Order: sequence, then C-alpha cells, then structure tokens
Amino acid sequence: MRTQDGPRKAEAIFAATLELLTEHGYDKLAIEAVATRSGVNKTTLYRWWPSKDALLAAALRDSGLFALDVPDTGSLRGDLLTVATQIHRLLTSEHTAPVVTATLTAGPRRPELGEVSRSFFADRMAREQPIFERAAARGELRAGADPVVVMDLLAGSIWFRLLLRGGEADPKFLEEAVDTVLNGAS
Amino acid sequence: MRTQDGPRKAEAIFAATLELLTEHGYDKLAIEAVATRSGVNKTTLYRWWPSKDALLAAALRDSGLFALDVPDTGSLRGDLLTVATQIHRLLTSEHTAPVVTATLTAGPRRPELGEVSRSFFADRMAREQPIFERAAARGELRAGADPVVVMDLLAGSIWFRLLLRGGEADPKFLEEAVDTVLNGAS
Amino acid sequence: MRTQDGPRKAEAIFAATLELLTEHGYDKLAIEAVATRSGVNKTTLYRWWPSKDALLAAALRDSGLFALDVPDTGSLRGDLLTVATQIHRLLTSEHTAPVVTATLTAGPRRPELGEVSRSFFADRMAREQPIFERAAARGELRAGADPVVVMDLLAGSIWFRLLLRGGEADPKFLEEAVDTVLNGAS
Amino acid sequence: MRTQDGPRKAEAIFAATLELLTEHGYDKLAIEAVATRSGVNKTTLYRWWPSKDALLAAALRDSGLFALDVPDTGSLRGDLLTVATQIHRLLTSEHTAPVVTATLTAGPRRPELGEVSRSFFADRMAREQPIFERAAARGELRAGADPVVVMDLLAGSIWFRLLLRGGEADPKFLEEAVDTVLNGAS
DNA sequence: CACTAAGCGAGACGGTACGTCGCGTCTTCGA
DNA sequence: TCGAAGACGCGACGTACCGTCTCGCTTAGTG
Repeated sequence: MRTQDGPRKAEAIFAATLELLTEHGYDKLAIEAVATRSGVNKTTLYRWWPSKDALLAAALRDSGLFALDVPDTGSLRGDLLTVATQIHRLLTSEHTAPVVTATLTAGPRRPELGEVSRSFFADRMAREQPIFERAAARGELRAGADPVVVMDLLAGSIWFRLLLRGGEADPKFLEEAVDTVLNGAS
Repeated sequence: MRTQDGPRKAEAIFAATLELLTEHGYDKLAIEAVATRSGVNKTTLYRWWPSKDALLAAALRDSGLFALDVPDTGSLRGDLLTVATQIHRLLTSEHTAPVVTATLTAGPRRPELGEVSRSFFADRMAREQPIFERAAARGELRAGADPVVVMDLLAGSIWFRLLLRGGEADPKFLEEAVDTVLNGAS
Repeated sequence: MRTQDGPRKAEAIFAATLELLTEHGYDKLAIEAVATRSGVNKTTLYRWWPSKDALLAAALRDSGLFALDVPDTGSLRGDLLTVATQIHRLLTSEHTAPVVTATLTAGPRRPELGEVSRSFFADRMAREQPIFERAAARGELRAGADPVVVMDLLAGSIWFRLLLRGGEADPKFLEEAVDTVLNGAS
Repeated sequence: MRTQDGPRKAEAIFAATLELLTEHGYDKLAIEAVATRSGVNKTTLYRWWPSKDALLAAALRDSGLFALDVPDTGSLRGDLLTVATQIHRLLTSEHTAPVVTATLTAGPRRPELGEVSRSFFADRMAREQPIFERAAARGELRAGADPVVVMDLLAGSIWFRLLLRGGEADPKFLEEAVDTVLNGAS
C-alpha cells in the first residue's frame, strides 16, 4: 500500500497551526490546541511531526507566506526600495508579522525553524540576484560590491529597527537606508 | 522593618537566572529551577517579579552584560569597525550569545524584555552619538546623514547575517559592511 | 511547617477509589477517574501515591472492609462455621466481593497489594488463634494440629470453589468442609 | 474456498502470547506486542479474537500447560500426595506459575478466562474421580464423603497458602494437609 | 492451471489514559 | 512582618495501546 506523504487533514492542521501562532504567539502554541482546532487527534500530529517546531516549519513551508515578488523597476534604487517596502510590510502587516517574527527570530536553539529561516533567505537571495545583475549591467553598482552584503545591510536595518530598537520604519527611513546603501555600493 | 527593594538573595537569583538561560535557552528557563538553584522558595520569586520576563529583565539590567565601550580611534571608520566587532563578539561569544539573542529577539510579545531591549539600544545610541559628532567635526560625514540610520544599517546587517541568514560574519564582512555604510554616508 | 500525612481530601479519594474499583474492576480503575470523581487534581494523586496499587492499598487499609469478628460460640465447630460463613459473605456480598477478589488475588506481580493481602491474612490468623486455644483447652483439637493448616484448608476451599471452580458454596458445602477439617484435626 | 479455523500463524501467535504473559504479566500483555513478536499484523489478531482474554484463552487451551497426570499409587494417601505435589509444582515452577496464576485468578470480571478456569477444573475433577472410586473400593473413604469437597480442601489450601497468604507450601505442609483431609474423610 | 474469494499486511486514525513538568496561587507557620 | 515551606489546581506535554477502518497484495482450493 502506498504511504501517504502527510496526514489527511494536513491543510486544516497547517491552518490551525498558523492561526494559533498568530493569535497566541510561539510559546503558547500548543499542539493540543492545534489538534482540537483542526479536528484531528493529538496522536496524529505526533505521528507526523516529532515536535512543535517541525510542525510549524512544515506549516510555514506550505503556507506561501514567504512568497516573494522580485521587482524590476528599471533602476537599482527602485528595485531596492520595492524590496525594502516588501520586507517592511512582511514585518508589520497584521497577517504576517506574528508568524514571521516568531519564526525567524527563533534562532539557533530551534534547528527546524532555523532551517526554514535559512532556506528562505537563501532562496530569496538567489531570486534577488537578477536585480544586481541588471544593476551591474546598467553600471549602477561598483565592481566588487557584494549583493549579499547590500541585502544584509538593507534587510538587516529594517529588522533591527523594527524588532530590536522597537521603533518604526517609515518610508522616509526606508528611503534613507536605500540611498545610503546605494550610495555606498555604487 | 525596612521594606527591601528586592529579596535577600537577589544576587544568587540573578546569577541562577542567567546561568539557566545560558544553559537551556529561554523557554526552558523555569522559575522552579531558578528557585531551586538559588536556594530560594518559588514563592519568593513570585513575590518580587510577576513573571519570568520581569525576573529576566531585572537580572539582565543587573548583569552588566550590556556594558559598552564607546571607542575613539580617531577616524569614523576605525570607530565603526570597533563597534561592529563589539557587536559581533556580543552575538557570538559563548558567554553572551545565548543571553543576548534570547533576550533581544523577544519582540513585541514580551513587553518586559522589549523594554530591556529598547532601553539598551536607546542608551547605546545615546552613547554612540559622540562618534558621529567627532566624525562630523572631522568632515567624515555627509551633512544630513542620520547616525541612527547608520547604526541601524551596520548593527542590523550583523544581526541579520548571524541570526536570520544563519551565516557567519567574518572580519572581511564587517569591513565591507562598514565601508559600504561609510561610503554611503560620507 | 508541618508536613501533612496525606492529601486534604483523602477520604473522598479513598471512597472514589473503592467505588470505581467496585464499578469497573481493577484494570479499568483509572487514576484520572479517581481524580475527577473525588474532585482532586490528578497531580495530587501522584504527589501522594506512586502508583495505582499504592493508592488502592492505602484505600483498602483505610476502608475497614477487612474488619473481622472473631467468634466464640463455645465449640470449635461453631466457631469454624461462623468463620467460614464470614469468608463466604466477604466473597459474595456485592459490596465486598469486587474489592476483595480484585485485591487479594493480585498476587506476586503487585507488591503493594500483595503486602495488603499478606498483612490482612497474618492479622486475621493472629486474631483467630484464640479459637484454637479454646478448642485445645476443650480437647477438641488433636495435639500437633496446626491451626494455620486448618485455616488454609477451610478458607482455601471456599476461595477455590468460588473463584477457581466457578461454583457456589452453599451452607451444606460449608458444613461439609468444616466437618471434614474438624474430623481430620481432632 | 474453505474457511480456516484460525490464522495461518496461530502457533506463533499462541507462543508469543504465552511468552509475553510469562515475561510481563497479564496486564502488560499487549496485543500490539503479540502482533509484533509473532510477525503478524494487529488486524489479524482482531479478526480472530475479539479481545485479549479470548486470545489468551485460546492460547491456553492450545498450550497443553494444563495437562494432568492422574496418579495411581495404590493408596488414597499416595494419590492425594501426588496430586498435591503436582498442584504445588504448577503454582511454583517458573515456567507455569506466571501463566497459571495470571489466568486462573482472573475471576468473574473476565468471562473468557473464567471459562477456561472452570472447564479446566471440571475436566480435572472428572479425571480424578477414579482416584476416589478406587479409594472407596479399598475402603479408604467414608461413605458420603464428597470427592469434590476433598479436592476443594486440598487444592484450595495450596492456592490459598501460596497466593493469598504469601507463604510457602513445603512438603511437610502438603503432607499435613493431605493427612488432615484424609483423616477427616475416611 | 487459472480464477477467485478468503485471508492477510500495511498504514492511518480517533480515542483514553498514562505519568511528568512547570506554572501561578494559597495557607500556614516560624524567625 | 517577611518569607520559607508545602499543598494544590491547572494545562500541556509526549507516549503507549486500544480497537477500527480502508486498501491492495497473497495464497490456496476448486472448477
């Protein structure tokens, strides 16, 4: 007989997982509650995922929350501004923020989530390469400028400001960050 | 009798708190364990701190872990490199990393820790102002460049790279980040 | 502070334990159910008794179910008949039978219950000694007859017939058993 | 196609059942474990036996564990001593004791096992009749003495002493029990 | 010798109870 | 008068078996 690749109600489970994460935050995300809400028995969850994190990682991978539009506005500045805005939205929209922040700040103590995070950013970086290739072709980028460093600076500053400094990241900030990076990398 | 401003064994409690945080991570930091290790009754902890986070915040404030040397190397580049290196060390040294990352990424779900984080970075920024004042005086900084943005970019890129991207931040990276920011801000 | 010698609601717990044992039998006696019925939390039960058997043993010791009237009818035959009838009642009355049989046949696999059983029968034997002393004084007992053997034969035959052979033990049987033993031991 | 009278691997299943009963005792005898050990799927077990007890009863009937040699030593005393010794061995040999005691003390809560027990003892009694017929012919038995009562006394005393009183049943005890019964019944 | 139905293996599932951990509260006593 | 000590209710943990279901593959015994 064919082995399934997941429980029958996987969709309901993932949905319940992300809803509960959004509502109550990471450490009040209880497997029992996921089971109840998704109409599945607790044992089924443990049959498929060894831990809360593994379940959450699966739910995230399945969710499409991390989908990404890579812009092509015709200028590096335009592209970076767009990306910066996307990041900002991801971190502040009430739909995505709780999930995203809870997940991605999970850090080295949670291998499964760390892996989600890493692969998300690796994928993202790969898909953003064209931005920099086009910029290089247009002469908007200093030779030797490392696109990864550029993205680290840009994305990092937004994360940092929002989550660590506890501040806001208004459009003016985004613009100034982009311009500073751009200026330094061109 | 005089009302104390904390339990008699506050030091032992703080020490136990930070040790356990370091050893087992934030969410296995159990109040019961703190009580046991510090030789205090659980009741006492609840008397003084309403929650794990409040206790942890107090322990952190007391710890001096977030002490900061503000450099003065004579050049903005030197100062920023020093600061970048300090940040890097804080995030990677086995003594500080667990505490720092666990605490500061706590985010909006944990008001007490968020407050610790915010006040830490606000204080830090205040103490770093002189770097930028001296730099401005030396003409190393473009007029209108916002020191906070500069620090967001620099610090953010290191956090981002280490914690989210799951990568390393070798000296070469630090240098390139500093140079890009510097270049963009001068 | 003084340490208690049992949980506050010990009485309710013991009552619930024996009721549930009576209703559902030994292996459907669930600790969770005892907790629910006695209005106590499951953890409280585990705090005081390490296992179902330990709890049950405590409930039994507390219950007085094993109380024993030692008869003195003036003749050995009368005394033995009375004892036989008591045993029979213990094993067939709807109030005592479930508890008694479930408990006492527990055997060597359940140390706690075995201990209850052993101490019950040891105590019983001790209290029955006078029957035999009086009988000896009256010359109703052959010299060298071992009272324990007499009781083993008498009690054992009743247990055996009721529980193992699955039969009944009507008054006639009791009489015949008593007479045979008596005859053999005089 | 012919309907089978049991699963193809019935032997392996019975063996596994009795082994596990011996090793872990009645209530840790898990159907899942039987299935695993006998290399059969759990479904198959449920297909053939509605319950653990039914399976165990079948295994016991199949096992020949309850085989019985009816002695003929030439005297009632000799025959009864032999039977007593057999019973004692059945209850104490490490091969038979766990199975026998677990099964036969099961009591009224377990109809299937009770039935095994009842039919075992009925069969046994039937096969022991000749002992008493020969004894009667030899004049060793008082007229009106009920062989069943004799066996209840004898067998019961051994069971009682070993399982309930938690004592031993040394040869001297067996002899005294036999003699008392014999004396009382002749 | 192929057909065909009973028998079986495999896997997933809902469900009950287990025994444990840590939480946060309360009461009572002792220093 | 503070705080230590202990008991407690509570929620969730992760696990073990239970008994059931569905779905194809095996495997005989017959036609």
